[in-house]
Amino acid sequence: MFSHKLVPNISVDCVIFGFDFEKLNVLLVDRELKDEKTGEILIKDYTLAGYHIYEDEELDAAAARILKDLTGLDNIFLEQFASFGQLDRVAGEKDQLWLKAIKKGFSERIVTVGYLALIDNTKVELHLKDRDVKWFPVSMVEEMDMAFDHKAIFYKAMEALQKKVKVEPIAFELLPDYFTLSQLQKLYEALLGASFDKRNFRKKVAQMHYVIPLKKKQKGVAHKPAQYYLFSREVYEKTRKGKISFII
Amino acid sequence: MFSHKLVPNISVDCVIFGFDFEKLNVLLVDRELKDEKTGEILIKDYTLAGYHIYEDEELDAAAARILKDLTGLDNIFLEQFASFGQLDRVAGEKDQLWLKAIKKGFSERIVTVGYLALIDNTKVELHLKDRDVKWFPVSMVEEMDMAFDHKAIFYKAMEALQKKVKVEPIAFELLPDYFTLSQLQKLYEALLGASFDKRNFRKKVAQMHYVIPLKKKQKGVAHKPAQYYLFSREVYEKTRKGKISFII
DNA sequence: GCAAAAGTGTTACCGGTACACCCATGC
DNA sequence: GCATGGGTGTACCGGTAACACTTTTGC
Repeated sequence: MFSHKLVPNISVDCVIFGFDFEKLNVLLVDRELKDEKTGEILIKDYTLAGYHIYEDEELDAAAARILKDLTGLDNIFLEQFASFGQLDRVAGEKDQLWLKAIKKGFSERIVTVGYLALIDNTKVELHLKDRDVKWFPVSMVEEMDMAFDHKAIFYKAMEALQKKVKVEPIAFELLPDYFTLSQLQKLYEALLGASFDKRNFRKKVAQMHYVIPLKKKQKGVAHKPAQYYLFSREVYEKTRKGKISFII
Repeated sequence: MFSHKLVPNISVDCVIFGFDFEKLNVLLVDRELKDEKTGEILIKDYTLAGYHIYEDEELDAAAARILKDLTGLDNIFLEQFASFGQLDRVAGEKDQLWLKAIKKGFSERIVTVGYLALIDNTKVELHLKDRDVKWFPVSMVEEMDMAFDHKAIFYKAMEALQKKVKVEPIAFELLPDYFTLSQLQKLYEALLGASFDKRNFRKKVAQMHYVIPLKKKQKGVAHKPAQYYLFSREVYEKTRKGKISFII
């Protein structure tokens, strides 16, 4: 399908978010380099999920490919949020060592297109075992050692996500098809780093006619079982408010 | 300063907006190609302001350079809004002809980073004379013939601008340092394609403590002279509302 | 029966919206 | 003095914010 000739100076990087009903997580890939002879560990840190694009591959397709490779998942929310081309983004000592070691002949000036991916955590757990890829709470990223400018890319992604979630119904991408209102509330709280009043939150949701209650209820929980809800994109598109205003 | 070696497959394109107190305009560059012998016009259309980046040039710097070349202006609001890498974005018949004619050896797969530029129209008029560059009302773009995927880029820029203006005080970038409230209102109306009630608009602005009335008044107008106002970014940064909420 | 989370209503306040007339200036 | 846009106040409504108790289930 692809030419399998990589573009040496253009890549995509995916910042993949997941929600475990408690906190927001990000999927990171181990990067490890050992000395060929001594076995000494030269590099041990984390990277975002990313790779160069193929010559005859669309940007979006490249991001989807990377996501599929890593998680086995298709049809994921995936959206460009920014591009990064700082001259020194690949200039770190470790990063230079790495680029030399992998011997792919990549350029020293690589522009990368950042993608935001939102995935339903419950769907992906199985696929990850034994891969050098793991979920980390977003709060932990600060103290982690990361490759290239991936920490900066991550922060930009967080920012973009927080902006977007206030204004578009993308939070649902992080939840399973059926979810409870408490889960939805916890998700918004995790995303925005705020906390909301339960009753007011529910009143607000009640006005979103595209969040639809189901007959189904929770089972096997040691408390009053919660009602399940469903997000209908179709209803959303039809009823989205055309309100034109500004809040600055 | 620069290596003057261009990166053959990475460019930036600036969508430059201006406001003439009546409507929103965009700055476009003439593209014309004549047959060397017959003088026949082979291509005649418009492009965004864009060019390839230099090998040792930051993306932001490249955008600023292009803007400076075209308008003579420095210190302009300039922000990335999206990147474009469709395989066929340079594949049009005219575009291929053009690329061949200019003989720069650019790649057939060019990824371009789109920048939004907002400029104060009153400052730029002088610099443009006799250049192959002109303001066009944004409403006119639809029916114009544009190079590459520049029409699509323009629409994305419009979208990004409209989203951003609702939520950040960037409209002021399109106005002179001193402006009247009617000018500000006209601008918001032009940007959002809506119309607002004058009194309500003014009440809203009155709550923005970073829009500060000056002693100065209009002069020489055939009606009650308007008060001038000033946008203070400093006050904005200090008083920006930390309100955490969402409207979807 | 107790622990744990689900679910529910009222009041007070504030911001948004709708709406019409007088004012200062140039010509 | 007239044409032109500048500038102002009030009443109603709807949305947001604050707040506490009852319900259903598993163990």
